Amino acid sequence: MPSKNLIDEMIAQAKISKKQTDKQQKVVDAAIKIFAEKGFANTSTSEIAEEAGVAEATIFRHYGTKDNLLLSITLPFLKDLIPRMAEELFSELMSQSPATFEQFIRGLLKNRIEFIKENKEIFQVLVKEVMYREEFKQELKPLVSEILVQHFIKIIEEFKERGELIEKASPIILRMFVTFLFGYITSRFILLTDNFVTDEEAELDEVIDFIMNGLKK
Amino acid sequence: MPSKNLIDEMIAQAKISKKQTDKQQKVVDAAIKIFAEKGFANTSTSEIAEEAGVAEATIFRHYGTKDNLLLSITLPFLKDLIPRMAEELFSELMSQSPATFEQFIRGLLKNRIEFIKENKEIFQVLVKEVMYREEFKQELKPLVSEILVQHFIKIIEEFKERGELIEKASPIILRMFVTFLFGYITSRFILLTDNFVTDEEAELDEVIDFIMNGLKK
Amino acid sequence: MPSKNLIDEMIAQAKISKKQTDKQQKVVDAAIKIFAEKGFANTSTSEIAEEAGVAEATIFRHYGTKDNLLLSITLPFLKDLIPRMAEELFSELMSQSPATFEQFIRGLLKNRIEFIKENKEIFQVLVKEVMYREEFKQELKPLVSEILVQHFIKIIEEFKERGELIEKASPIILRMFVTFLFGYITSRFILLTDNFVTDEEAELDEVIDFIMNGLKK
Amino acid sequence: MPSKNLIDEMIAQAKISKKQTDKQQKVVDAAIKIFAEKGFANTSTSEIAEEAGVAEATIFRHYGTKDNLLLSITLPFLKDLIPRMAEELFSELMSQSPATFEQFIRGLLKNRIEFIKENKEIFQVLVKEVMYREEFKQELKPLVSEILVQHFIKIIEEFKERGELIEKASPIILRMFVTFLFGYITSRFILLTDNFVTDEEAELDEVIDFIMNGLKK
DNA sequence: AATGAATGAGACTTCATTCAT
DNA sequence: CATGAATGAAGTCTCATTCAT
Repeated sequence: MPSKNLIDEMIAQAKISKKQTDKQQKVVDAAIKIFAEKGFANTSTSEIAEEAGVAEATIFRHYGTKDNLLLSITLPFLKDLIPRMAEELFSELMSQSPATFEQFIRGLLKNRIEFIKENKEIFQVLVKEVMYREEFKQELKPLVSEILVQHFIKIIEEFKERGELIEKASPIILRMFVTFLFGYITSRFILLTDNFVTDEEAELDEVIDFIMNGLKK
Repeated sequence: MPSKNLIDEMIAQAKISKKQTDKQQKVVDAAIKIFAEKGFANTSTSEIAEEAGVAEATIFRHYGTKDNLLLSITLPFLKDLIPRMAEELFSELMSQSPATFEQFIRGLLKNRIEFIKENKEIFQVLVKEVMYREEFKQELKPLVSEILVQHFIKIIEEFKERGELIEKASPIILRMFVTFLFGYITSRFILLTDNFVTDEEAELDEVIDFIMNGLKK
Repeated sequence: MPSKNLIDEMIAQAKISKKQTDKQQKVVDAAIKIFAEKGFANTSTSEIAEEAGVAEATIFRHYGTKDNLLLSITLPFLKDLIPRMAEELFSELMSQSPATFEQFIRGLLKNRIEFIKENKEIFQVLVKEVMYREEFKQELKPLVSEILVQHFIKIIEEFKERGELIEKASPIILRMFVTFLFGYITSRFILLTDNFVTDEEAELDEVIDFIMNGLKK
Repeated sequence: MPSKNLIDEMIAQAKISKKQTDKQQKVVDAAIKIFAEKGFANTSTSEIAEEAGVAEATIFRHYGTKDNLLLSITLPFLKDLIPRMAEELFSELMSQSPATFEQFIRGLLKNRIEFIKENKEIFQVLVKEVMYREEFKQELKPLVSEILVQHFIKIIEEFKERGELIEKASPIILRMFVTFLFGYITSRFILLTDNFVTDEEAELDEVIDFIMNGLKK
């Protein structure tokens, strides 16, 4: 299962298209780190420059504006890498033809949690900025509706046919599922910075059990 | 079930203790509105002053610093009103001795969703700033652990004894429940500003069904 | 020898002319204290109000402007009390018909040092502000030239006639004398706040000896 | 006898250590000029910027705070240049092995008065701020006690041995001498801005005569 | 490509002063 | 007389951005 670090991918991609320089890379690293920690608006370009060991002017030489630096960091993520990886992920997950919906979720979660762990910082930047920037929401919408919804609905339908899932409208099933996932991920990776989960496998069991069976005896 | 608007409560309380002036109230109103919309860091005091129809100096006369304005808006909320209302809520919910856990959740959700709807803006300010301010996290911790956890565990235990809930460690049950609720509320009131829920009762049924029975057939 | 505290005099005088109120007095006291300590420009009216236990507006009710408060404190001092006391002093000193110039200086110094000690704060305010305010210099000039010079020259001439003083132009004698006195007083009461002089009489002996005989063997 | 202008020295020194820019120099010049005239607290940074022909932000780029600008102007003076020049001065004065104490004083005064004349403004800034800033007093103390006292006591002792000075405790001799000098310099260069001394040599004669012989016939 | 210097715009904040009560 | 509230003007300082080298 490919869970390459997104920043590595970005570097790779950038190297092809734009010949990212050494200093440029340092700027991006520094920016992600500080944006994740303190948020975009609370971070000054001079701070980024210092953390990167670079002159402030260098940032503007490459990115023009501070806003554009943020977009240069986040947009490829949203527009390019996430969709591509989503495609890969789903085709991979389904090509293994998981026997049960539970197995499918387990594969999905394992993969995604690993992925988020590795890209925790850029992920934090994204989540935080989505709250303030209408543009990000707009960018996110098609991503969610086209990739996520599209694929998931198909999968849900398949498992419904197999008789594994309740007989409800697929969008409702999807929404409950996604809502829980969203709550799980944000509370774990955005709100609670300290890693409180020790046994990842046991945790996964509990999560899956809740999603599948709820809380009733 | 009392779901008084918090800002009204704040005004009431302030009138007793500190004789809030007319202009002061306008400042608070304007600040909440703009902070909620654009976030604390992206809002200038001159903007608040203009929106409030007040001189910028007036803000500082009453609140000293911009930071203190934020705290004056949010801290009473966290320290005072939320705990008090939580107490009221739980005692009320349990005094009605709900027949089933489902009934209990339904009462809780109805009450809280109404409450959040009415205080949407200040709620948004809180959630957004919790992400950036360690102080807020610190303020929130006892609130969550002492009020929420304490009460919930008791209730969960009671319904476990009645045989309505699965035989799992109560903290795990609580965590799954809260995680979903958190995801539900943030996605509904922070992320998606547009009200997409039309039939609140039907929505509630789906949510409860998911929490109780999960997705398995 | 009358060495009444100047502020007492001011109060007395004010009570006659302007019916100084209780609060007004508190303002003046506070202002003198803080001006002496931190200087006029570094003191805010709110600070004075707080120290005086009075509303800021009260200051302006009585003094109109901050500048005027300073002048109300200092000008009577310069225009009224100092001249009057100088007159008294000189007539008193000479009426005792001191046998020698040394005795005269001793009387003068004893009297003045006591006076300054008692009015240290207002004295500090004056000295500090003379540096920044041309108006004060202008106010001081006639005081110095008319009162001080006038009297002193007469006295110097008298003692020259008695053969006690060197045969130099009186203005030169005066200038040397005053220069030393000025240096002595400022260094003792403005620059070095901590009272380092323990034996006032012995100190006086040294000072007089220097003025009279210099440093040569 | 080297009586180089201190500001020139500062520039020279700065050029070696910190590459002072053209604009930076203009800021310093303007600041010294206005601080000397109106005092630190009565001078705004915008005023300095205008006088220097520089954007206000430029001041802060180089000096961070207004306070730091003052310190950057004055501290090198106190910590560095004055001590060094004092050393030079004393070694020079004594290497010429002045025949008499009078000759020594004459050399000293000539040198110092020239020095102060050339650095009148920065000198005024220093004297004015010493009154308000405890830090400055603290900075000045070792300067005075280690350089001035140390050297002077030695010299006084030497001339006492030669039988030229009265048989008094050297610290007392020193204090009288310094007190007069302090009075002389402050009254001449701080209080009375208009140059009233026309014949510098004749003036010097009078001063020395007073110090040596006092006022007695 | 990289940077040190410079800056306009605007941020937060202070302050002396006015006014209605 | 006294004051709490309010404010215009100005102050210090920050920041994203430009430019010459």
